[in-house]
Amino acid sequence: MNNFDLNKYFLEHNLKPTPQRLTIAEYLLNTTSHPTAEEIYQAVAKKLPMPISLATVYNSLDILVKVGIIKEVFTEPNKVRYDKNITNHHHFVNMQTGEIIDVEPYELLSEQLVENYLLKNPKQKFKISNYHITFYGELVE
Amino acid sequence: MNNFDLNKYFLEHNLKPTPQRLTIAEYLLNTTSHPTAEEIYQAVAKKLPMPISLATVYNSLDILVKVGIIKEVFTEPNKVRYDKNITNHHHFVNMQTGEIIDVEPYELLSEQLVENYLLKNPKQKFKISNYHITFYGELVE
DNA sequence: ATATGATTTAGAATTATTCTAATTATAGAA
DNA sequence: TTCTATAATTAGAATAATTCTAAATCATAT
Repeated sequence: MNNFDLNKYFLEHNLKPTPQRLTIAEYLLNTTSHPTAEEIYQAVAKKLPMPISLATVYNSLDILVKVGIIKEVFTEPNKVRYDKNITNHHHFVNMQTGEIIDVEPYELLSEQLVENYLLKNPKQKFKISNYHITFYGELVE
Repeated sequence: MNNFDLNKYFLEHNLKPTPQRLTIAEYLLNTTSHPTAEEIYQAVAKKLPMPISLATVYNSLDILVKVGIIKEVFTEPNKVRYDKNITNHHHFVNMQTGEIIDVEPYELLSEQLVENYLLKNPKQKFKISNYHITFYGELVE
């Protein structure tokens, strides 16, 4: 998704495409990492001609999550990370570096998985709307 | 696991079985909920004859996690919860109430799941040591 | 030009957690 | 037992991430 699309996307979702919001969204859409609000603040502050405040970063991120252009990721204690990948997917956490890598979902398995949990827990009937897998491990060459 | 076992367990793991630690561990082992440190602090303060400080709760929880008698759960932003269930298992988050319910693992599926991710991501070779699934949804009767 | 409402801002407040340095408790040696 | 070394606990300060507040600024429609 490039800058032009972004502008359009904002308007379609009744969000004012302010420089701050656009720059934050653009930054997220152009990284494969999963930055924290603080990291986004640092990066975006360098790009913008005007100063930006942390509060704006938090506000903007909340809005972008709400309209569904980004997602929050919880893999560590007391740290929220943001993810441009809004497709249904999962995460691998490299326990040596802390790096978080997107992993593709496997739809066939998804169905089995959800059905299995429904069967396995007959006392409580879950209506599962989505799920997220966090894998922990290390990378080997 | 009852109180007597707990005492023994502590000694076996070279942990002094202090009243604070025992009460914290006992509280966790007797709940099916997934309390925060603050909730544990409140509950344990009522049970103990002497005062207890929050720092002790945090210290004790860290130690209990380290020796493997409890686990940390990250399902919400900026909140760590603790779980007595140290068997490999997953969580269902009731999106209406915030309640967290343990769900059993399904070992056959586990193998498939891990293998699938290895296949699906050929560029980076993961060595997966464990994984955790968070289901989101609601309970229906 | 101007009013209205939305957005952004700096900084204060809040929440969860960790740190610090002093005090207290515990287990083993005398 | 009493003593001693070490470990555990404490209150409160410090820190980190986030949210709140109220004022200032901006964009847009009149």
